[in-house]
Order: sequence, then C-alpha cells, then structure tokens
Amino acid sequence: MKYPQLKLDNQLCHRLYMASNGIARAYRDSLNQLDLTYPQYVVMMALWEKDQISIAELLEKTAIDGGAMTQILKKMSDKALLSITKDSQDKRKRLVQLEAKGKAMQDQAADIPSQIRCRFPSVSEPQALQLIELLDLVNSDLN
Amino acid sequence: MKYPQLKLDNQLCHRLYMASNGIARAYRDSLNQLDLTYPQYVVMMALWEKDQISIAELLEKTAIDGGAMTQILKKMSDKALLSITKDSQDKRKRLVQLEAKGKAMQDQAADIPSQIRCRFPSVSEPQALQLIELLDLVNSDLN
DNA sequence: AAAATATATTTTGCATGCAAAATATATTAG
DNA sequence: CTAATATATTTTGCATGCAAAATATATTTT
Repeated sequence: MKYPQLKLDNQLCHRLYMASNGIARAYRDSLNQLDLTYPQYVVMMALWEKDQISIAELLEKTAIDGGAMTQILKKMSDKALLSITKDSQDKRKRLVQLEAKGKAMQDQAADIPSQIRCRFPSVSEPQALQLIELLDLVNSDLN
Repeated sequence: MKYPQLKLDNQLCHRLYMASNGIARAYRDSLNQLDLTYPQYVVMMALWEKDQISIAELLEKTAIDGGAMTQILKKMSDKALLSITKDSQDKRKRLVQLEAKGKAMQDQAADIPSQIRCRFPSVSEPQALQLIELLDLVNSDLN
C-alpha cells in the first residue's frame, strides 16, 4: 500500500460511519414497536423536551436535514403524533406541537435507552461518557 | 422533563449521528474534486488496499449496504474507475478490479486525509486515537 | 412605500441505507 | 443424480441526507 493514510483501518470517519449506522440499526427493533424511524424518534425526543417549537428550532436541536424534516413531520402528523400550526406572529414560521398520542408515547419510549445500552456490553459506562466528550469535540468543529 | 434518559443531550447515538453526517459533509469539497461520493471513496480505499476482490469481500471491508453497492459499483464502472468481471471458478461471484483511472486517482487522494484533519483543530492527535479505540469497542458489539 | 434583501419552509433530484423478495449458481442431502 | 438448501448478487420500495431552486412572508434600504 503506497499511502498508509489511505488505509481504511486508519480512517476515523469510517469507524464513525459504521458506528452510526450500526447503532441506528440497533434501535430498529425497539423503534419498530412504536412505529417510529430513528429520525422520527429524535424529533419525538426533541418535542418531549420542549413542545410548541418552530420547525427552525427543531432543525437546530435535531440536526436533521431541512428537506427531510418536511417529509418526516408530514408522516408524524399523519400518524397523529403531532400537529403543525402557523405562527400568528410570523406567518413564515410553523409551530410543531405534540398530540395526545405523541405525549403518551413517552412512557412507552422510556425503556428504550436502557434496551439499547444492553446491546453494547463491551463499552463501560466511563468509556461511554468519554466517547460522548470526544464526539462533542468533533461536533464543535462542525460549523 | 419526565425521563432524563430521553433527553437529546444524553444520547450517545445522536452525537454519533451528527458526527458521522458532519464528517461526511467535511469530505464533500475534497471529494467533489475527484468526482467521488463518500461511499465511492470508501470503495476506492478498499480497492487501493487490495485489488481484485469479490463484491462480498468489498461489502465486508466497507460495511456498505449490499443493495447500494450494486448501484455504486455501476456508477464507478461507468466512470471507468473500475471494472467488474465474473469469477470463472464460481459464477455466482463477481470480481472488482481497478482500471487505470482508478489506480491513478490514488495519488490525487493522498492529500485528502490531512485536508480533513485540518478541519478538526479541537481534536488533538491523542484524542483522535482514543476516539478510534472507543469506536472500535462500539463496533465490536455490532454483530 | 416600492424595491431589494433576508428569513422560514418546501420542493426537487440524486445518492445512499435498509429490509425483503427475486435471481442465479453451488453445494448438500437423500 | 435430483431435490432441497445455501451462497452471491441484484432488484424493489421506502426513508432519509444533501444541495440547490422555488415559495412565502418579513425586514431593510432607498
């Protein structure tokens, strides 16, 4: 191999790629029971934390793509998890709020984090915290 | 907030999601110059390491989805970066090999890793290595 | 106030990631 | 040897992620 820096084994990005896809896959069984995709679950978490927020705020908290968000919210609205209303102050904005079904789902979701945690026995709690710290560093350099 | 374990800020997976998407985005400028997408770049790295491998082996090394791989290889073949031939021993298999253009591209790509590295000034070299170690732990639990 | 500019959101077109079904070829069981 | 099963790859349908263009509404400039 001419350039060691091009070896797949030396690529941080490829490990991130595998880990990110793999963890999302690990969520699938749990989320299927709630009829949620992973990005939809992220939207739910954002709304459980703070309801009645604009789409722009939701985009910022979730880091989901704007174009995808439109579709995701449409599907979630169709499932009666949330509703979308125009902001009377600023008609460009739209506000997202949880519906009863969406609020109730929080209790069902409360077990998911520990279920997922069990699927990563090789990672100790201190290591998980360290990983979070390091990823925060990476993310701080992203715009 | 009823359940702290559902806070977005406490989700390792969400940080991975943001970091993985963000780094892939960081590659975009460099890869555009080579007319490569990120997964195509991963395929190139795999082939620069070991040419003449079956699609199954390529799937294993890259962790790219099988359905997507078919399309990716088709496009790369159209761009004359590689070619695909049937394995004469086992006609189910197909072998992927670099073409001249694909081989030559390695020199152009050699600078990419350091270009990307510069975009993450907050992450020191030891921290990057630690991150790799921790991600390897995570990935070891993914089947 | 009309024009230019900025902000919020949606739409469009393309490239995956993923699961499940379909194909083709090999290998194994009976 | 033929049927059943296993392996390699492709196809299909759906859900994003992404960039760029299009819309709608606000704000600022002149």
